[in-house]
Amino acid sequence: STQPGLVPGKAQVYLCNRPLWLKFHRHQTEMIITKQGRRMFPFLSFNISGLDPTAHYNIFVDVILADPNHWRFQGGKWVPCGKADTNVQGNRVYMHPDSPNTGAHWMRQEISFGKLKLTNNKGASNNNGQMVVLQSLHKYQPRLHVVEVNEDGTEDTSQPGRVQTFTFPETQFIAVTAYQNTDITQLKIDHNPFAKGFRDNYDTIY
Amino acid sequence: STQPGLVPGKAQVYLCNRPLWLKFHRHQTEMIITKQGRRMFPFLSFNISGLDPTAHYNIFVDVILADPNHWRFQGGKWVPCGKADTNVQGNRVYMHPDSPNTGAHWMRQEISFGKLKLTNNKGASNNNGQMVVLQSLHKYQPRLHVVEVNEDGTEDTSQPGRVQTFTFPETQFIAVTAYQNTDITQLKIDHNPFAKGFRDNYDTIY
DNA sequence: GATTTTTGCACCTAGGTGGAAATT
DNA sequence: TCAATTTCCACCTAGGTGCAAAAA
Repeated sequence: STQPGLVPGKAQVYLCNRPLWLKFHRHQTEMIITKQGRRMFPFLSFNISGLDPTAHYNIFVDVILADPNHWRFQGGKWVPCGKADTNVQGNRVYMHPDSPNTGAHWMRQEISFGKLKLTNNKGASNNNGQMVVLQSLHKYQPRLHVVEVNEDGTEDTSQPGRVQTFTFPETQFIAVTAYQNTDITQLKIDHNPFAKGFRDNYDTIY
Repeated sequence: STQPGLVPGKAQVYLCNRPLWLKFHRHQTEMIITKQGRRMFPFLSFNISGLDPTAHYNIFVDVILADPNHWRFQGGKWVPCGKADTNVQGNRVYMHPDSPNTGAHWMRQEISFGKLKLTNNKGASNNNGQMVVLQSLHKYQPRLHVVEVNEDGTEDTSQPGRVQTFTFPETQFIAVTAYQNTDITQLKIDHNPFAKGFRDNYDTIY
């Protein structure tokens, strides 16, 4: 914790698959939302350093509105179209399943949110907190939160500086019920192993 | 916690799939062990009551030798055959992945050990504690342990009565690298969904 | 009519079965 | 030769994809 250049108590976070996120971001990332919940692809995954190895932390992701607009895909482009629906509804927080845990645990390996699911079903908030409820055709920004907690896992809000929030603009996305931009569809097919069956050259290379 | 007939501080544990365990037990249950690890079938699953909802507990299974014999299947029967190999080696404890957690959590739903794996690979002890290392042709007895812990998850051995152990004789089994008793094989095929392909009437009923 | 959402589907990934043959 | 173990396999379960048609 006394490495040169590091502020004590200040965590460093790196987005693991940033090059892939950037490929999508160039075309305006879209994420499918469904009633039963759909995983993100790419999914959020981080490396973290600068924690106190013996302290305890909760680590979670939330998803907030990235701008005040309702969006529509028209003429091959995303264009703002009226105000965002800001009626608050449903859970938008996903606690990492390893929480709470020690700084040593969180720094040992990649912190991956591959099982986080996005839904448009407002009644899905109770599903073990595995679902984040979003509205279609709105733009969202995921955030990572690192919260130092007491040894019993409870939060101590009286002490300042125990909550750190990290935002990666390249992870912004528009929630959709069906892909709009065919460039995005092709990137999903090319990189998501579960979509391998849709690759043009599938029979050529396997 | 003031239900009639219940001793305060004393947990009650029920084996969930006891009728199935008994079907196997009548024929002397066998469990396959492999290098990469094999799940148990049936697997251990419990309902628990009588915990303090707000106290914290670790819940884990261990597997101990059920008798001092080496066993062999001869003439259609299991017969003792020399002494058990008692050289201590490898991990025989499987902590439930939800540990540590509150009494309320443990009592809310079935506590299932479906992902516990059995292996004969002594070097497999380090695999995230997911593997229990056993010796082939020895008879074993799984046990359930409920340990009240401090709020930070550490054990307090100075206080008595914070460890409770439960043993269900119908869950005894002999570890094997290949099934010996065809009655056991047939019970596995009939009841394990992953073995459905081996059912005689598979094409008739699907 | 046009847009958005839902449903059923073929096609994958990922991994748990016992059988049979090969190995020890 | 015999007993025990390992390896490879076809066949499942379980569930994550985008597509196309249907529904809203």
